[in-house]
Amino acid sequence: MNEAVFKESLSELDTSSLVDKVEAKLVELLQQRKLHVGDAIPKEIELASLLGVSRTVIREALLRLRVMGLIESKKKKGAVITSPDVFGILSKSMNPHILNQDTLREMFEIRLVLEIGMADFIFQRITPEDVVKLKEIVSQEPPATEQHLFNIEHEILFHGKLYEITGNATLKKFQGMLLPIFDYVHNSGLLKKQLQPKRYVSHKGLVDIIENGSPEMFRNAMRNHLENHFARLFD
Amino acid sequence: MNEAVFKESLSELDTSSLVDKVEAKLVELLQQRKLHVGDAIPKEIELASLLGVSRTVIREALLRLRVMGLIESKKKKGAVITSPDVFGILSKSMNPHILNQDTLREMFEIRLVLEIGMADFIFQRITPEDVVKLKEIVSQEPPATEQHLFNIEHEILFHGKLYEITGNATLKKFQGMLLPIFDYVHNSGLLKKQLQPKRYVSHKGLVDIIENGSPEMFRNAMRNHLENHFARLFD
DNA sequence: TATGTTTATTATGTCATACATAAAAACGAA
DNA sequence: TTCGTTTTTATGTATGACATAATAAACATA
Repeated sequence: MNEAVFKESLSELDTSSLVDKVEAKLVELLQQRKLHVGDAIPKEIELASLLGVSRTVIREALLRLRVMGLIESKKKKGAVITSPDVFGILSKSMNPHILNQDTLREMFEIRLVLEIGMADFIFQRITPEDVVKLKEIVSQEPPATEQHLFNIEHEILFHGKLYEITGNATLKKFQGMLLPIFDYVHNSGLLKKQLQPKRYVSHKGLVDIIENGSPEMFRNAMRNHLENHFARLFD
Repeated sequence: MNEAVFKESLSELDTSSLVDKVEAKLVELLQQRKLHVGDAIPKEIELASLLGVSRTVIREALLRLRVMGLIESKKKKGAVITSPDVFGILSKSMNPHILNQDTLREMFEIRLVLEIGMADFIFQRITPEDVVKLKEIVSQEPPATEQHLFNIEHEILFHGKLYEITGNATLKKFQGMLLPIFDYVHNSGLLKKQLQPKRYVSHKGLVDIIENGSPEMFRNAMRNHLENHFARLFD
């Protein structure tokens, strides 16, 4: 039974599916820098005959790469390598209604971690223009009412600017991804209600520290600023 | 020309491809909580006839969901809803050889942000057993040599434990994803060489602070502990 | 020559069908 | 009942065909 033997020895290497192998092969090519951003990869049919599998398999492998953001395929031009937008990919599955509650809370927590931890990058890379912009944002802060302790849009504007100042585009994208989560968790009944919501260090206070203080001071101030959120997690 | 009119009015709704629509439809179902984790979704053929498209389209849509981590499909059991492992999805495309250098550096920076910012969660959730474990890890720290300022495995062990202590599984997964990046950036010529590498606050020092100090102290100590990395970024 | 329009080409997108494969379920014998 | 075998079933793979959209080529017109 030559055929049987052949199949057996083949399946030894072959725990994974055909598509897995093709995908791995293509990723391998990317990793070896044989292909660069903007390069076009062979047509589906060429790849199929090249790798000895059906076009179906090729298409599925390419699709995976596409979902992962490694390639983009245009109608006639074929597929081209793209530099993956690491977090852009995530935004699709980063839907509050899909994630489970534990994950949602954890994402909420990660936002707090980031804003406290990014102090050094703010101080290292802030420009005079940034300071001006921050002050402008603070000056336009709407007054807090009884119902709404703070205005969501304004919160996003201020804190988003801080992320921007870090000069870390990936971090900024990450924040953009966390925004809907944060909003959802904040408004849903997922966390305990805060007993007596209070404002601690204000946005203006944070800006003052950025101007005259140190990363250490900023971390502590930001921790204080976020106290309401921490309280809802810890109390 | 009834047919032409029909096609035209159809294409008004139809800027996206068939697969796009099916994908959106399925995601919508997930979001509406019509489907829950563990639920099985209809078979491919059923979906095909249900939505009036070919099995090919259904398969591609399902594949997208699978790559996004929203479903898992078993051989006979069909596909079942899974709570997406948010960062697990990323790990594939999170390959140092694929990402561009700016992104790599930014991921490197995010790790620093996280470890400084997570102090409060460590202090809030640490257990006596964690302290014992930390001390055990520190006690087994290999001595620093001339060539290697620190042992990578041991670094991962210690810092990984810290992530674990935060009780934030998502954060821990995130770290796992950052590890290869960090290693790569650290060893490649991407960053400046540090002129005179020095050890500042040691692992033991961090543990002491965890036992007797405060989150504020820990943040500053961790910032100091990571000084070598910061120096390579900022100097 | 330059420019706008039509036609042909090409590679991906979609469909249909058939078969392979693996896992579950049904079945049967001890 | 329990173990091993067969059947069923849904996904995985292969193949061939046509649709569609973007490009390129050809053409016509000023």
